Amino acid sequence: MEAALELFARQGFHNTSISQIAKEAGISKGLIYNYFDSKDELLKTIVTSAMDTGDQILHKTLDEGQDPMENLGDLIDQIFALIRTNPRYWKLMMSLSMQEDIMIRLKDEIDKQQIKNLGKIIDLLSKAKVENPENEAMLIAAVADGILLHFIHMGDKYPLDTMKKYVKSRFRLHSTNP
Amino acid sequence: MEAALELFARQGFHNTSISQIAKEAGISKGLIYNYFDSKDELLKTIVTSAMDTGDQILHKTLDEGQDPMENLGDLIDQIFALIRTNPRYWKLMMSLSMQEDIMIRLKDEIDKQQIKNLGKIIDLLSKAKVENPENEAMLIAAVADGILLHFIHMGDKYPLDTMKKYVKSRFRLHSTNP
Amino acid sequence: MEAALELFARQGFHNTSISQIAKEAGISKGLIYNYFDSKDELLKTIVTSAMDTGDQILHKTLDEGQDPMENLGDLIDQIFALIRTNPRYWKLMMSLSMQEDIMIRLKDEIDKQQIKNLGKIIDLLSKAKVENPENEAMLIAAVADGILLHFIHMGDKYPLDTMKKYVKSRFRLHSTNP
Amino acid sequence: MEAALELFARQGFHNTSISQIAKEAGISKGLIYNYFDSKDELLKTIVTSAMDTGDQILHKTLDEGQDPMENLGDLIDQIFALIRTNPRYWKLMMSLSMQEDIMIRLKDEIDKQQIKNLGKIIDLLSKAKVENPENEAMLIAAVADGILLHFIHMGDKYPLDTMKKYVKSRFRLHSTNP
DNA sequence: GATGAATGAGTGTTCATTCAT
DNA sequence: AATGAATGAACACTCATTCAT
Repeated sequence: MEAALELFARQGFHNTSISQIAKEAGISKGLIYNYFDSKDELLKTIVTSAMDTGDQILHKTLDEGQDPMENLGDLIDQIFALIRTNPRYWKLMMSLSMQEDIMIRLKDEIDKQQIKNLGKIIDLLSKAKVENPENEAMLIAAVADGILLHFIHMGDKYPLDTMKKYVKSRFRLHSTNP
Repeated sequence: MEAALELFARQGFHNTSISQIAKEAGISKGLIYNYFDSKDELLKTIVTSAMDTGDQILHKTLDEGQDPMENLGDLIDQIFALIRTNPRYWKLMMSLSMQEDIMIRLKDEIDKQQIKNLGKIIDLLSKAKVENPENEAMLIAAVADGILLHFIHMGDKYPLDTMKKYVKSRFRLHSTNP
Repeated sequence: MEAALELFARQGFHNTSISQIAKEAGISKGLIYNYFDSKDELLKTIVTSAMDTGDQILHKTLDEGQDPMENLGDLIDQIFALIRTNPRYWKLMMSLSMQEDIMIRLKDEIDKQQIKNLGKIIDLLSKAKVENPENEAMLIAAVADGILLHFIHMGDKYPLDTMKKYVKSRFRLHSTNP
Repeated sequence: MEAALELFARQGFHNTSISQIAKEAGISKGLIYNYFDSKDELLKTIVTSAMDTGDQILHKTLDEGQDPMENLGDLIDQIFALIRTNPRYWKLMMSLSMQEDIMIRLKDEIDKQQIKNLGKIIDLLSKAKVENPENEAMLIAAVADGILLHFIHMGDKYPLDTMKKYVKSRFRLHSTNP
């Protein structure tokens, strides 16, 4: 799964062969099929397992009875941390999200998660009495995904930390751990 | 080119076969090779020709001695118009930008254009004496790309016009043609 | 036919396309099919017409009531002259003679000619009371084809004239025009 | 390799498809590519491996301090034996030697071998104080290749043994194993 | 658990041939 | 007479998948 994630992210799903994955992982082609029924299932497993991990991390720190804007600041922190931690996964997700044929099989789960995240932000913004919480939430989501996109594209040349600070100041967000 | 753009955007480049393109276009496989030397060249022609068109439209209305923030407002309008006009092209561009092997051949041209666009925004923000024009420009670019991403993903369910108005009010931008 | 002969000889029949021939001849692909029903028929026409020409030249000077060994000497001269005059044609013939699928359609005519030529040589040798005229004739034919082969292979680097003289002295042949 | 040699010799390289080879060999197309990177590489392997075999056989019996004309007689014997043993290979070689595009990749190795063989004959003829050893050597080479050509063309109808004996008597050659 | 030889459907591409103009 | 756009079968090659070992 490590090797496959690496290669899928770098070369795309359709442009990565099982042989390459086997070589990268240092095992035989056949062995892959002992663990995954197909290349598709391998992809699905990678995506869902990474999604679960992200989900857990994201929602761990948010359940407290805190100031909603601080909560939102923490959420932004978590998102940036996730991006920085596992850029290959996000690159893969972005790449996959463009391919309808692949997404059909994963779309539901991914959509569910995105709606959940957006709902969470709307909720926090409402509690903080922000005007137009839906629009503001979609704007924040767009900013996050836009920055993710640029970071994926440019790699370490992108000033991720600077942008994080700038976004937080621009949207008046403060986190618990500054 | 129409058929290829449609399919590349929907299914990805590597996952679209020449046969499919020919069928979609209602011609034979062989005929495609009368016009394009290879699948790669077909892609390149699609991308560069669409890029040129976009480039022309984008920079047409910006050369006047106007208020810079109005200019920026117009630029945002143009970007949203482009997105709405040719969503398939933008979907393809997004998809391609994830695939390193493809991008190598196109990267330079695309990068050049993006840098030019970002430079234009920084320029306008500087003239308008906005603080941190670089950061603000990158934020605006992230917002634009994030919205594009969500629009691509959701299609007509995405409230593109609402978001355009919200972004412009949020970033205090006014356009010539309101 | 000129262009086709040139290209067939240089690149082989199967490796030469109708497009190439048309370009070399400075005409359109379609026009070729006004004159020849197929690529195969074009080949056949080239081969048989060149064969006829060679046949006429070869048997023109042999019908006189001369000394048979002088006749044979003249024949050898003619053969060497033919080789030198149209090496591309001979290269093509050699190349074709290796390909059974092509030869099936031409084999009969070519075989007929070769048998006729061999018969002529046997006839002359018999008249000259040479021992083993059949074997000697086949040896002479082998020498001629062997030299042709080497000339084709090496081109002008091959000492064709020197070999002609050497062969004639070695086989005690004298020609009318020394 | 067996199947490919058979078909290449019979039909020519360009006119033999991988599918045909696979069918002839009783395996699948794909499997061929487990062993050879390309059709070209398959050809190259066939040619060079057969060339090596021939080379070994040819030069095995010649290193002794024998009468040079007997050595030459033995060499002729070996050549005829090789021709008889593997006619398909020689047919292929002849066919290939006509195709410039193919030969470019193999020419050097084949030329090297031919020059080596010719040099060997010149050497032996010089030692035997034959006049014009270069011309005589080229004549012998032409005879050998001419006979090979006819044998290839006619197959078992060609009186190979008779010709061998005739050539040897005609060129005053005697071998160790008569 | 682990291998890799083997398969065959599918890919991008070529090319002889046709035909409306 | 002459063109070249159009076709489709065939080609070299790839790759997900299977399975005997």
